[in-house]
Amino acid sequence: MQSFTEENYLKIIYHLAENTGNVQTNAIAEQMQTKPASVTDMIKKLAEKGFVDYIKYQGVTLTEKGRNAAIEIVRKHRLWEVFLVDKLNFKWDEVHDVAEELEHIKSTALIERLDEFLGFPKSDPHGDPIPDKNGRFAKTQFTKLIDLKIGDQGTITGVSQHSSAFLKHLEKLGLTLGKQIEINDVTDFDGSVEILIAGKQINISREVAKHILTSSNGKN
Amino acid sequence: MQSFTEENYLKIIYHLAENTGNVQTNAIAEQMQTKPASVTDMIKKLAEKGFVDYIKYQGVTLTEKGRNAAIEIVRKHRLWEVFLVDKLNFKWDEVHDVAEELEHIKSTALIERLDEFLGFPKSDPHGDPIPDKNGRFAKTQFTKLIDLKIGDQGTITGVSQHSSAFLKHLEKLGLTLGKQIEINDVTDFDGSVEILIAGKQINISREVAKHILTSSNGKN
DNA sequence: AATAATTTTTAGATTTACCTAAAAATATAA
DNA sequence: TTATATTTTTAGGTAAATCTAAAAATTATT
Repeated sequence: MQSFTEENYLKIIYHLAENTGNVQTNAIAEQMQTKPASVTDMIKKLAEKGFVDYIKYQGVTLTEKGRNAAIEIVRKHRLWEVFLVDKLNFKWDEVHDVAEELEHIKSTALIERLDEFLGFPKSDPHGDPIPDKNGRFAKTQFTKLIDLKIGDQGTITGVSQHSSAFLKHLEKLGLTLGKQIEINDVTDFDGSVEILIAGKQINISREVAKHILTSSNGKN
Repeated sequence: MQSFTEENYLKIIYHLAENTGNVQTNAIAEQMQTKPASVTDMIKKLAEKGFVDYIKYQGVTLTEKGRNAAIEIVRKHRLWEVFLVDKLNFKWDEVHDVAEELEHIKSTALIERLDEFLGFPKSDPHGDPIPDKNGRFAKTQFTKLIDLKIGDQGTITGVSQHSSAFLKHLEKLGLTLGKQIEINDVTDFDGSVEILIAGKQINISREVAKHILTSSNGKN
């Protein structure tokens, strides 16, 4: 199969392609914490192996084969996160780095049995959907908290940032998955948002609001 | 810390040193499925890093630091094997290769919580002792089945060979951990052993008998 | 003890993933 | 539309772990 490094490239290209279409060399370099020249080398290799389509100076897109490989890695990553939180009592801000390693263990039997052991979970501790063994998963519908209007209600269903610092901050504010919130006000001065959560009113920065995903129930 | 490959060298040197004292280049090469020249290179590196004592042409021994590192890897390997068998319903002949990968995941928190989740097991599915988090474990007392005398009774407590083929064979013969056996006869012709197990008499080859470990209760 | 056989090491290459520095292509601005 | 800035690629090189072939040291044999 693919090497550890190739797998990381595929995963990162996959995530970058979720947002933009064509994925650029510099964007990959930044995510991989490496230099653009190294990315060019690796892209050529991945293209030769049929994982990506590549036109010089135009960036890359995943092939069917590349996307399948990437989704398999995402599936492993998210299942291991569930294991760490549900079975080993890790907090949601502690699992990312360990899952980054576990996702590269190569055994189909292992991941299928892990899936079963966990009860075939549909989403991970951050609310991200877990692909099934055929790579299928529901495209999650969400509205960023920052895009809700005054008076809107919603439930927190995910986050778009997995850093420990961010997640710990949310935890402290009580902004965890499943919580009901309502938008009370948006501050003109700094764009911060006043929300009502568990009967209490709190203020969150625009930066935080951008990375909280909700399923909005629409107007109050 | 150490690389994946360095860890494998340390583990193999540790296991080879259990039997013999000084570990030889060729022996390591065979276990690592590599060439002696490559082993010499790696040994020099491990010596520089303080994991082994090395005198040219004389083989290597682990330093305190090297032994501790090796024991930590063995601990991880055996805990993961318990996880695979106890929680994911793997058979004892299916776990070795996956555990070879899992043992290299670098997270102290992970392994400590896994240990707790499994109930601090003292031995793995093959009967090998699991070092605790301080690297301590009871030196197991055992007698090889081949060394038992006619009339001796014993309990199967381990195996000294982890290949899937060997373990499947034992499974088929009913020779699993915890089973009581008694030596009925030893065949002059080929050294095969007649044993009584679960009321039935079976014949096992000398080669099989060499790799079954027992706690003998002495004479009948 | 000299010769033969074995084991181990050295020397010089190879591969993978990375690097820096400079050149080439593309995009942006005057 | 030429000049400037940005992005991407090429060229040449490095470190880790491996290799083959040949040399050196050790061990075994006669």
